[in-house]
Amino acid sequence: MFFKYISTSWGIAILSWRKDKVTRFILPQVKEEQALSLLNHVLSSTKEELVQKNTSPFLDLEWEIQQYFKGKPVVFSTPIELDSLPPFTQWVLEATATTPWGDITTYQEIAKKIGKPTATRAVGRSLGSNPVPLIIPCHRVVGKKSLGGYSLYGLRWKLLLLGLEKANYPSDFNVSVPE
DNA sequence: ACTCGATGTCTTA
DNA sequence: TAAGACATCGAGT
Repeated sequence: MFFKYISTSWGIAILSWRKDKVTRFILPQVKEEQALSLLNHVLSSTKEELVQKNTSPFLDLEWEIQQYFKGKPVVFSTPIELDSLPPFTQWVLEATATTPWGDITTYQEIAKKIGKPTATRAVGRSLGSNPVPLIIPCHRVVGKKSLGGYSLYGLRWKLLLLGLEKANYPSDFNVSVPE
């Protein structure tokens, strides 16, 4: 698997890929080492070799990511490698990908959309394993009466991304972030 | 405002 | 294959 650092106005992100498909994305960090250690963390169960490159086959996507962090409404169109994920997770992520910039949806709505209306909790669980945060906008999925979660990066990140998109959620939301 | 049961899927052993 | 985890929800108190 290959990876490349991407500098954005928010910090240094990482894009990784295999063959010609994107496999992972790491949200921007202050230092390269921090981003790399996050990548290693999410890959901890795999033994695949990791090779750094200076260029990627995804120029459009790199540009879109940089635009995103400048606050531009970006539509990501690059295909993502989801084949290795469990089917349910694929359905959840595909449904989530259709949520437009600046909009929000709920765990329940995603559950309905994939034909499993009572599987709302399972939806949250699957979103937690999204390999490409931002590109598949899992931060736009919230609970019915609360923000929900943002497992690896924490709720602060979810709020930052929603804030950047000027998304408005109901004012009675509990948006307090635990430290 | 808080607890608790039902819920579907995934991971690990 | 069984147990435990989980980014939910709604009803009951």
